[in-house]
Amino acid sequence: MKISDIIIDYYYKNKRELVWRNTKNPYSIWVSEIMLQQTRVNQAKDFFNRFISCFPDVQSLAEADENEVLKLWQGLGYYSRARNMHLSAKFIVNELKGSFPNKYEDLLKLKGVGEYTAAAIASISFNEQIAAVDGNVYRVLSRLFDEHSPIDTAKGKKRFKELAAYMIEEQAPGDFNQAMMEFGATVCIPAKPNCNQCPVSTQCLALSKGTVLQLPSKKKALKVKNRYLHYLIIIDNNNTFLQKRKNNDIWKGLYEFPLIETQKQINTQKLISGDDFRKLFKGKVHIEHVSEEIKHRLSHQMLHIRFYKIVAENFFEKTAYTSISIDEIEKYPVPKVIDKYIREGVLKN
DNA sequence: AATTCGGGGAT
DNA sequence: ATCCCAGAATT
Repeated sequence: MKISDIIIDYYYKNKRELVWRNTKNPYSIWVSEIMLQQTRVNQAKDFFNRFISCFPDVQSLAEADENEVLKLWQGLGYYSRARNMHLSAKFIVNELKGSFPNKYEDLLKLKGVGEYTAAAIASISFNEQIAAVDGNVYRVLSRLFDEHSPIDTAKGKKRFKELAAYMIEEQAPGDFNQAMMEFGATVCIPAKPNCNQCPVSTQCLALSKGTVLQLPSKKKALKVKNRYLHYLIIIDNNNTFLQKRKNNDIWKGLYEFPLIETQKQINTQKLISGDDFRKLFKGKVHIEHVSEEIKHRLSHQMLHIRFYKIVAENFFEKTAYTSISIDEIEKYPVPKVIDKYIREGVLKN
């Protein structure tokens, strides 16, 4: 029996029940695949259900307001996924007259859809024979074939794409792709792989050579930068101030309180005597409360965040920010760390 | 080719 | 603490 047949067979017998596996509707598959980019199945589940019930088809998504879309994405991370999906939905409705792209090459043209996602949608929804190679598949293939090409280089990626194309099953490409990923997510996992219950362990070259835990191989390690964010929660009767993040930086499109960012750790005295702070206020400023420093870790950044609750009497640069009523803040998409802080009740007292 | 985009869970 | 996740876009 071929390895691919065994893995597909194992998939049919052991697969998890996931709602997006009950459909081949390309819109639903698209939403699920975008959400699952760099995101675990368990984290995406609830977001998928909420998103689909709010935007059941590509038309409803195309007609939505961007803030609405981002609000549904709030907490899931990588917000460009939501913005690009919104753009692509409008493209499909307005330029393609609502007909969803139905092959790999056309799916690739959608913003936010790369080689992996195009292959996943094409194979699952349209039965196209093309391998979807994600992080799970890199790991499975590298171990099965004891292939040490680094997965974070163009050459290595090409090598694994070849291996996957070699293995893919003609009759059920969507099932093959999902079977490989499911296998990588549940059996051939990074640490402590379940080689004892693996249905293809006897054919796994890495297992026989003892290299399982060294694979997949990677070239570079990521380094983390420190950033120091000071958020000013301005209390102006029942209002406060927000701004929308616009630069190509974290959280683009989301809202935040007026921000002062510093290069180093800095205490409150130093902050309020600095230029960035003083140009926002005139005269003496009363700070009601300063939060502890909150450490919020992203993939490439360690954020050190402090919130300052300030009564607005002397707040000067009001026009640079959006004034909103405190009650309506929950309508705005905000970063997880800000949402969490708000929920602790700072604005209510 | 290298960097950047979140957040959560496992180890 | 470190890794890595059904990756893609930008530089």
